[in-house]
Amino acid sequence: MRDPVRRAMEICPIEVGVAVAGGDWKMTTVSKLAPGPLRFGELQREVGPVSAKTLTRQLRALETDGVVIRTVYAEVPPRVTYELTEAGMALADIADQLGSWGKKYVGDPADSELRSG
Amino acid sequence: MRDPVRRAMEICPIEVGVAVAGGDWKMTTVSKLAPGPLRFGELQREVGPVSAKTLTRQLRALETDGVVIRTVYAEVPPRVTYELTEAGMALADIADQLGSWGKKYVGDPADSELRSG
DNA sequence: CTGCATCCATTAGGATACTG
DNA sequence: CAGTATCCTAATGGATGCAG
Repeated sequence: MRDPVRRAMEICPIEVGVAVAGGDWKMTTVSKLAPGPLRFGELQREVGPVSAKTLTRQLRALETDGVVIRTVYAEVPPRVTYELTEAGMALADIADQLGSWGKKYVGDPADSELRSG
Repeated sequence: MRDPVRRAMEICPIEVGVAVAGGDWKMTTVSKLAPGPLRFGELQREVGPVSAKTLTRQLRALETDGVVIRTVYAEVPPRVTYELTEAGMALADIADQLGSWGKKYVGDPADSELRSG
């Protein structure tokens, strides 16, 4: 388990979630993996303008935290797939709800009123 | 609207949510405000070991993004309260779900199995 | 009480070039 | 194809001290 997560455990469950799923691209990554396993390259294209380095690091963190499973196939050319654990699927639900919230936040015509009170 | 949010709008709704609600303490802050308005000091005690500076900045960002409303009372000693907008209340629901996820993530005895697949 | 100013250490994340 | 190595900048968040 990563240190930020361990520290968050001392504080509150919400911060645990933030420690695991916070940071750019993680929530989107988990959401994109919800329908099924994807290869690294596919995932990178789906997620958006994320650098390979950053996506790799986020995936490694998610793997360490038990959210995704990384599978390496001994083939040429190399193939690596990522899929969600059960915890990851539960997180994907929340990611999608955050997406719904974001969609409404951006697009709702009543937004100005919504945001001012 | 803050730049990170504007940038996220070009990408995907989930990243909009992350841009608005990501970062330490923001989700917890929103959750603590769900029952009703709180003063700055009350909020700081409720949220946890967050510095005044950081909490202030997060609250300003949340205010700019239309998630909380900041009210200053012309009194001595000064009194400032924070309360959620409608968008903030919707976000609080998601924060609580993330908290439930984190609680299960931390406490579920089947965690090791859950996290390994 | 609220919260700004300043300084500081750590981290996040992108760009580029390179490897098995 | 799926990364890793290196360098870089900007942002994050805490500590302390001061102010209205």
